[in-house]
Amino acid sequence: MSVEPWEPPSVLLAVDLVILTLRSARLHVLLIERGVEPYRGSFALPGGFLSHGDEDIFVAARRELSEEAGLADVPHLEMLSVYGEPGRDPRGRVISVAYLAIAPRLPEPVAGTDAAGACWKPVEDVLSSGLKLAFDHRRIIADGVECARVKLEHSALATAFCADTFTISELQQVYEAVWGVRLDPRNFYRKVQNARGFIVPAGPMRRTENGRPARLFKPGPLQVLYPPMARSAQSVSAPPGDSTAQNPEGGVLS
Amino acid sequence: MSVEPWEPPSVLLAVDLVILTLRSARLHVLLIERGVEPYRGSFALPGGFLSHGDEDIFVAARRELSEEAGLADVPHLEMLSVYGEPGRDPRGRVISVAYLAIAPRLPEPVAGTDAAGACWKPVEDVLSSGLKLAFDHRRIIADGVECARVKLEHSALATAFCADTFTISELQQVYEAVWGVRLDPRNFYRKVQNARGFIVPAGPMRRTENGRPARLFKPGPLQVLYPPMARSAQSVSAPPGDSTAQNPEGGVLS
DNA sequence: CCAATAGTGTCTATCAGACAATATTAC
DNA sequence: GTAATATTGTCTGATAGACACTATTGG
Repeated sequence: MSVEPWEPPSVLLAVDLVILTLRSARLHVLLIERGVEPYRGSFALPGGFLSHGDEDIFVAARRELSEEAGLADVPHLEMLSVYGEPGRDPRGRVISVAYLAIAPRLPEPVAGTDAAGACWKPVEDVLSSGLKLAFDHRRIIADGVECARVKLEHSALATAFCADTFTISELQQVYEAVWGVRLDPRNFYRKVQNARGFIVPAGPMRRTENGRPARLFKPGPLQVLYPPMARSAQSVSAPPGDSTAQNPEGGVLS
Repeated sequence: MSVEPWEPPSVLLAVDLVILTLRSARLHVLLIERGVEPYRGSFALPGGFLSHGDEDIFVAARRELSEEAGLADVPHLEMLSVYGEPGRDPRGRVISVAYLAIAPRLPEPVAGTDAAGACWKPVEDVLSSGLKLAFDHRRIIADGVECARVKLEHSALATAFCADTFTISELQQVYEAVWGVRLDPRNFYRKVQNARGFIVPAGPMRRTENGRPARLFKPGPLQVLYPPMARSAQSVSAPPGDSTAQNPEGGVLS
């Protein structure tokens, strides 16, 4: 036993952002090409260290969202998990708090600001391909995507992917893209309508594109879907890169 | 703009444990009466700082589980969330990673080891009463309990509350205690049996207590319950202290 | 007219909850 | 026998998914 007063070790605290959006009916994540070591040339999640010792973590997440991604505001931002494995950052002991952000569809490729090399990448490509990713960011992205998939079932998160107003088929595209399945439009229509409070009509306006104009809706007050939107069924074409066991655990049966 | 090289701020990293178990058919959490400042005399979650700068967080959680709670092993230990609000610890900027642990029923009140003042407290009392809790630990406990409630629906977590083998009615008591509801034993019996792989028979043994002896079961390979155990129905007495929005977000309807 | 999408109605297998009935122990 | 719990069976209302059908636009 040492008699010297023991000092607890200190660590560096970082924030990383998994920002998801829909582009061309596919799920995308915002990545930044690193211009400095370590991992220069690799892609990484937007993020960084606390700006000062008193900065709140959530505030830091919003700051990075603005600085690195050029997004002043997003409809959804929540803590995802923490990554603190000792060897994950060659610069030292860095604990990273990951946040999941959802951006509405089709925000333009981001420009100006600090977000120079920022670009949207299809999640499918990022998770499956050999695209070089810095640190443990592939794992963080996988966790973020799985979190979004689960939350789509039980919460009104899907509306965060949509613009202020949206049609039911646009909402369906969110589910189809994030889950990687095809859903029956008629049953989907009935289901979201029966979850009263999930979406509410947004004015008598309609919109046109190809067929009969659709009613417009906006998010309602309902945040928790009960019963949930069942993700089980009609997988028309098994999408590649769907290996998303979020826990180090066993199989799914039924 | 300063030309001096900027140094990111460093923080102290702590681990806190929400250890839940069942005692007398009620949900309990393990608390420790603090003997030192700050918050001397208040109850707090077992936990502490990293022992050294290279310690893995999960390893630290297991170390604290052993040192402070006297539990060498638990059937379930997973990260819960992170708490890093600047003012949460008067000693400085402390980031705490909270873990949720589930202990099997009736581990004796813990003794020896470091776990001197450790004791099991009913969660209901802890969350509702004026029991003095250190730091933001009441909030952490509430988040942990809510996490357990949700996980009981969709995963095989309930078996972690039970001994190596258990009867179906013991498993039912877990659900009833954690959710604060009464369930129909006959429908519960059918439901867990139909979720094949959730629990499997453990030998032809039986056990006795009051009525007809019950079959013994042990946890099966199934980890994800689909369909989930619906928590909706027969709430006998609404359990207090259920305000657990871990993010600054909206309400629950339906 | 046709193509395409929006929206409604209907059928059926399945399931959750209510609850009767039977089985097996202790007393 | 009674009391108590375990286990099985049955009924009924609700629901998810399949899918026919109508509505409304553009061309």
